[in-house]
Amino acid sequence: MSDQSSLDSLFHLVHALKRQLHSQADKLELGLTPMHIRVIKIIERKKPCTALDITDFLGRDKAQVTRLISTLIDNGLVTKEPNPNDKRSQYLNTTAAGAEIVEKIKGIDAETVDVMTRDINAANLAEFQRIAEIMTRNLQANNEK
Amino acid sequence: MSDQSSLDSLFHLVHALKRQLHSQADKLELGLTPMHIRVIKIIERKKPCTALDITDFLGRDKAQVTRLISTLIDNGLVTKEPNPNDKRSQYLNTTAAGAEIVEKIKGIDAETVDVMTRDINAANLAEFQRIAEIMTRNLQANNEK
DNA sequence: TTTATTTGGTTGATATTGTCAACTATTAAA
DNA sequence: TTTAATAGTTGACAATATCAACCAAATAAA
Repeated sequence: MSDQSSLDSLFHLVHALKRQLHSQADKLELGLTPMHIRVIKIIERKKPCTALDITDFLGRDKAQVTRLISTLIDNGLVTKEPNPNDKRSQYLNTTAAGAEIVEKIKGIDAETVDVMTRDINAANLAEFQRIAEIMTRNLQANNEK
Repeated sequence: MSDQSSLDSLFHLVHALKRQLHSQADKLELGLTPMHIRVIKIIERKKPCTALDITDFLGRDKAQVTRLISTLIDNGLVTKEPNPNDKRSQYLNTTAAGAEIVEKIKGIDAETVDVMTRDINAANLAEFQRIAEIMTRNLQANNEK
């Protein structure tokens, strides 16, 4: 299979999704970017959470993650405490304000998924997700060699 | 449907794809970025092509497209001639060197699609593409209101 | 037809995302 | 115990993206 149009479809989806995330972030009116939102969600989900957990989940550079975390801390949404198991590392937690915002984000996320998956039934959506995951693995395997 | 994991799957795919495109661009060793590659492909495909055709297809800001085109011209891959139908506009064409590079790109693209869609049969891939297009339309409709 | 508006494109400024390299401090391995 | 690996930070910078202001040409409205 070497059909250019499958790539184009995906590019268009990526771009539409990016815009959606950006307008989601604007809706919060907190000066947060889509990546900040992803990070605070991860912290809330797996707290206590280290910076490494985030770089692993996102597959991003540590430098970027450090900076994202530090703005969340500056905004009083996240705290950083010593990690008792490793003095190089810190545990990240959401503050009360942060947790509140994550709740709001969950609502907005659900809206996005609702909008995006309108007229797509659960079976098709599951299939889409399954294929997306295979593609991701295929690309990752290729990038690593 | 309000499943966070469908978004995460898509984010991961986006990121893996971005890296793939970047390494594709590096492989060409021409100092071109993934977006330059997308633009020259569009020009080759629908030449003669105006800047507006490109902004429409990509859904990007005119400013970005202007700059992408101008580096392609600086690199001798694309030419700009007056558009006989509209003096505000110019026709873009690939040069011989540009056309050659587009051929090379086609080969590399085909590889990417091959890698990405490994172990995914044609029917599943078509289904994936169909759903991606529905999602894109859903998001675009939402962004416009 | 003259004015007003829209359109195609350019330029400047700036935000977001992302990576690389160099570095510190701590931990683990030889 | 010297060495190497790991967690995180900082600086520099590339790639992508948008907004606003602007020019010149084209279209619509008066």
